[in-house]
Amino acid sequence: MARTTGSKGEETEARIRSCALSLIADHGFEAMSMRRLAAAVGVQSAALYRYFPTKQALLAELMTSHMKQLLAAWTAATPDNSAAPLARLDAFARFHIRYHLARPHEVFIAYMELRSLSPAHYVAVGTLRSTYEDVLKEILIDGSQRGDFQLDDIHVTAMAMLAMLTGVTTWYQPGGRLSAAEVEAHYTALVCRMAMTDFTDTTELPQQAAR
Amino acid sequence: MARTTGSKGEETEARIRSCALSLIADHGFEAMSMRRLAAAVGVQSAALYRYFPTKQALLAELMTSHMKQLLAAWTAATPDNSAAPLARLDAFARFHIRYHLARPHEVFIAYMELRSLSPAHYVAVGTLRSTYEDVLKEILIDGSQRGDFQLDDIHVTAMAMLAMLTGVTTWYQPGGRLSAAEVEAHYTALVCRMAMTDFTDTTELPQQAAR
Amino acid sequence: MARTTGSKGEETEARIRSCALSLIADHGFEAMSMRRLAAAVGVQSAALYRYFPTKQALLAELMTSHMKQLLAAWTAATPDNSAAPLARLDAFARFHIRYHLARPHEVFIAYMELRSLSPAHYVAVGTLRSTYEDVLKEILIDGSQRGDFQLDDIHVTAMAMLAMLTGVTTWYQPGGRLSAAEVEAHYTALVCRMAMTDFTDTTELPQQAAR
Amino acid sequence: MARTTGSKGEETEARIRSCALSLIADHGFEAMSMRRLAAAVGVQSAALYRYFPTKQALLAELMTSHMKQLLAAWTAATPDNSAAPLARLDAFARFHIRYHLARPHEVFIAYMELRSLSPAHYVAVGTLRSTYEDVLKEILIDGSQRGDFQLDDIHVTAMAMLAMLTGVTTWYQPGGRLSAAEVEAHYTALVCRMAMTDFTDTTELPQQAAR
DNA sequence: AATGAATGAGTATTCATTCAT
DNA sequence: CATGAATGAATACTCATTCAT
Repeated sequence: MARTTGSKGEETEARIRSCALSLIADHGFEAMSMRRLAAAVGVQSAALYRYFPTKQALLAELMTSHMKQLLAAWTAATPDNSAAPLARLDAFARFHIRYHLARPHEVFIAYMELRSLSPAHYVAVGTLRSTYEDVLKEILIDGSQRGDFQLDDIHVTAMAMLAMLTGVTTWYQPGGRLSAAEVEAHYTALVCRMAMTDFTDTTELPQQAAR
Repeated sequence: MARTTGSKGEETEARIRSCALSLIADHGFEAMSMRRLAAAVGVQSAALYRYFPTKQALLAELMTSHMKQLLAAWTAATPDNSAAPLARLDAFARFHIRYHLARPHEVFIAYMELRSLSPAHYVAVGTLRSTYEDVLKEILIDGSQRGDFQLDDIHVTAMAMLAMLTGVTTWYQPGGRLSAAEVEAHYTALVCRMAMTDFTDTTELPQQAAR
Repeated sequence: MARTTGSKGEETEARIRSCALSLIADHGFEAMSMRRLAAAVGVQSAALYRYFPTKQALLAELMTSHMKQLLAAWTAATPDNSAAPLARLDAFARFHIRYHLARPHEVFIAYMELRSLSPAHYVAVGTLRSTYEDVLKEILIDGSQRGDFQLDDIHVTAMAMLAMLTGVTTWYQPGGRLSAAEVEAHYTALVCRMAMTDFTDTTELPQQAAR
Repeated sequence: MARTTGSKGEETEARIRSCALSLIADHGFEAMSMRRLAAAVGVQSAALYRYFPTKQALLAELMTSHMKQLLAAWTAATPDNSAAPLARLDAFARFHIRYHLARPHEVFIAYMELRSLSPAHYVAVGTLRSTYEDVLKEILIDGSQRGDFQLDDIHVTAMAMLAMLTGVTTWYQPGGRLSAAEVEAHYTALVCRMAMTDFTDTTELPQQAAR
């Protein structure tokens, strides 16, 4: 009977990844020490270096693999690029909310620890991020061109939508007043409103100084 | 009259505050060392401790004083609570965007470093934050009651709006394609759309799993 | 069998212990810095923390292990509890003097650094100390009951004897006028005199105020 | 009316001295910081330096003035150098115990902080100490020469007596089982026994190893 | 595949002391 | 007589990382 090659090592690496996600999400990347990570994994710190050459490489790997999985999940989940823009926007919003609420650690890290990346890794992750942002922007552009959406500025609208959707992780608690499905529905409705309405702000407010 | 009018000390404290804001915003609170802060101020690290007893106290002071100034600025800027809900919402959005874009460091820290606060300070800052969130919620409630707004859920809408508005700091760069005024106008319009539209999502999408 | 038999580590720990004893005895616990200890051991300060989690833990370990060894040495050295009280007192005095003169560092620390112990460790060491004091008190009680000794107060006598015997370490220098054996004989004689004599102070001095 | 010159300063100096005695006795000289001392006195640390040029000078002053006062108190208290040796020994023991129990802080410091003195101050205090030890030794020599005392070794006996008497401060608590007067009586009796008895240790114990 | 031992640079904080006022 | 501001060196302790085994 053949050996289940490397099974021990693979399991250790998986444990390192998941413990690192928890610890970074809870305390931040800088505040997570390799010692504490090793202790959480149940291993000596030296052992971590068999799997990730540096602490920075560990972070980069967690972030890039998260971004790649996010993109892959979107591709897998939504084959129909020819659907109506509103249906596509609705699908994107629902996907984003669900994916975020299901992986709070990865998502939180991907948004909060960009600053901890080395320049090279920052660029790599930034590229993947832009690719994901482009998914939304393409939907918005399509909708604008077809006349389904009425948008002042594609970039601003996309950034606003993403910040809004991602922000759900800062306050949502499972078991609270609202179910995940309800939250998803509310946010999706808001996103669609942002794209469709022909509302124009007609107020002529005196532009008071913010300070 | 042995006083030196303390002018030297006051100036030093002001420099500590502003350097700390920059460093924390750039590298995170945990990653900012008191040594580097002292170097930025142009002083020995020991001197910092004449002004703030601990690193944690420094963070707490920066965050609470920011929140208090934010609330005071809103109170000062917007006396008219009897205006129409839409006008009030418009004013709030413009205020929020302006205040944020003018103080990117304070704002970023106030949102990102909550986790670095000790429990006691966390509660104090959290209370101030809720007070600010309530400003928006009251506008939304008022608008809903008067029938000007059509909202699925006050809390969700408020959190979504705040995350969206605050998110501007993550991408806006002065001197870029858009002026601060343009960005303010775009975001304000989006906020108003979120509140007013009678749009309802009529798509009957198959609820695909996000994973 | 990836063990290096730990021989290196054991040796390092032993060196830490002995260097710490010297340094604490010479300069006091508070005045001994971990850096200087590391330098004496020939190691980086960080290495000390592989063996003792804190400076306080190091002190506690040195003191408790000393007290335990002292008790074990007494038990091993003096099996005969049924001997005559005077013989037992003589044996105790000789044992105490010898043990002290052979381990001046440990003994000095055990008596001088009680105040540097944390409350919990203080209690632990205090208990061991009482156990040792009880050894002497039992001899004195036995002698009193048999009528061999004439004592005003067991506790006072025991404390006086111990302070006297232990005090030898504050002035005795090997290679001086007296050999260790002579010192031992002198002190032992004094202790026996304190227990046996039927002398009573008959002076009727005017009790002059000490100040 | 003339100014009560320097009255403020004298009071401050007195407070510095007494606070320093407490703090050093409680935590040790090294562990007492000038900052804490200043706080206890109710003054800024810089003010301390108007009275004592360095921390070391403060310790030296406290210790030498204590030794000088001890010697002066003995001289004042005991004019009669022609009394019988036993009466003089009794007087010395009673004086020593009383003086110690009345000034636990000074006494404790004088014995415990010798090691914290700089070489020069160490010599100065050591000289004063020897002078005090000589008081006792002269009594013992006188008694030996007159045949009232039977002593194996003057130096050993004197050191043993002093360690024994001084040791009272390590366990005596006012308000405990024994009054200060009782403790004084017990210790004095023990000292006199040590000098007078013609007891000789006749035990022929096998000289067991202490370890 | 993992360990035990160690390093050298770093952490926040405290120290005794100085000095212009 | 005393202060407020500051220093430079030290404190105990932790860090990411290395390496022989």
